[in-house]
Amino acid sequence: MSIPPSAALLPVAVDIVVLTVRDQRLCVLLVDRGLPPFQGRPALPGGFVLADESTEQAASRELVEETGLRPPGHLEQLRSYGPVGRDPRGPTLSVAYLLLSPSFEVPRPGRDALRAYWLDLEDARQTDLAFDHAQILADGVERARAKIEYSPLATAFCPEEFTIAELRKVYEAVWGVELDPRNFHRKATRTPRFLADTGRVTSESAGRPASIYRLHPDARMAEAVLQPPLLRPASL
Amino acid sequence: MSIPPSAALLPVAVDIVVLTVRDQRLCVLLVDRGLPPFQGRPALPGGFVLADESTEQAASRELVEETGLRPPGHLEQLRSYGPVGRDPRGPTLSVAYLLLSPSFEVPRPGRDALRAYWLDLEDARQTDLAFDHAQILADGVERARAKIEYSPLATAFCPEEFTIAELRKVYEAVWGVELDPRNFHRKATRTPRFLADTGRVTSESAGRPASIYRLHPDARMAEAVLQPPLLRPASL
DNA sequence: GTAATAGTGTCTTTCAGACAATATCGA
DNA sequence: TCGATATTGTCTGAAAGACACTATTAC
Repeated sequence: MSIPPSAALLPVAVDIVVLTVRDQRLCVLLVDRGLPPFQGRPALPGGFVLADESTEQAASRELVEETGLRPPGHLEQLRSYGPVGRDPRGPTLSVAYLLLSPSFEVPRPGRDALRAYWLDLEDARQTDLAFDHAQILADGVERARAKIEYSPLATAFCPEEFTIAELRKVYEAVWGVELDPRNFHRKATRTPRFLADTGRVTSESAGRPASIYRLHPDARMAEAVLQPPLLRPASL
Repeated sequence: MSIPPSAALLPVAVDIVVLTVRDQRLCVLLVDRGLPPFQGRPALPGGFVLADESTEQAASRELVEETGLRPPGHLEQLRSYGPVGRDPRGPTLSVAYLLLSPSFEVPRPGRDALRAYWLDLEDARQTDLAFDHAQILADGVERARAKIEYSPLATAFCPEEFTIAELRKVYEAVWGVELDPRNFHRKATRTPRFLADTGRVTSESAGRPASIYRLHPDARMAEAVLQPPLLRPASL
């Protein structure tokens, strides 16, 4: 009972698509590579899985090592890429993860990374990313766009407590659309098991104070619970 | 420029969830394993990726070798599993694929497989599958259930040409519900770019002959195009 | 008071679901 | 003719989108 010798032994990498919303724009966490291949080129944070390590552990470890960010949100596997033709060093399988994060944290470059920074998604799409990271990024963004429709995952971009307007701006940034504040308010607050009203209100706002909400205690981040969902406008 | 020596070198497996609809029931393709580990136990078809081979190629190859079925439908990656704690031989990463197939083909066991057979999903869920294949199967079924809502993928279970009633029975089998034939007919035929009427009708039916449809030429199997989608009843 | 933002109500259209009614076959 | 299945139509309720309107703050 052993693994057949014909089986290929492959290095396994993890790459993490970390998204956040800053200044009402969707941004991705990138690093400039300190080592070849693609030295100096921007890339998704990531690295190789070590012996006796899970891919989730590798993703968390690499994220801390390269960017100083400790995954605060929900880490979700996207899919795997490769192993053929994606790394000039030879066949490598990459397992990609998606992390949606509030934007408190300022990345600081660590080991193997010259720089670590948030980049506007529009700019990132113009950038020539290392490896097949442009494809991985596109898949991650599409997953995030689809998932906030029918899961409470949009709250992962917000701090613990937030207003309906803040939540709406998350949806607007991720989908790249403008939403009617009045209709959004109705849908968000009337969707069962999505939001919980703290009973408190904001103070520093320009107009009428907004009620402060948090994620409903019955909402489980990962699963699909929004019924009815908050659907993207058909224009997308 | 070389892969760091600390990187683990892992055997990479592929496992394929092949689903079909037989006798109005959702069935999965299983093999009884001819070799340890889990010798004699039912499992998803699959095997190890060889050198210089893509995981898609490995999936197709293993499917033919173990079951004699040549993928006719749409092969789609589910996600990866492992590498920790899923194979008694040691760390192994598995990339799982989903294939939706019409049920023409009769599997015949080949290399490493004692038997290859379609098993009713309900029975498969009672079965003690090898490795983590119960989880992979559950994920594959859930992906199929979700995907036929907003993609034309349900037609992958049908022959080239089919009637609305046949398509409805696919939805009923995959979702495990009964659908109103009249409402389903209206939704299926009025969804743009989903079905194309061949202009011909069935002859051997019991009642009024049914129009024969095929997938609309503009429909791309993989992408989400059904607008509006064919939603699952809320009871699910 | 005005400007600004929060939140509610109302109307129209679309669509899902229930189900009546009609159409077209075999026997 | 009847039984069976296909297909169309009609009604009702839910919800989305547009948007008038009210509420509550800072100034």
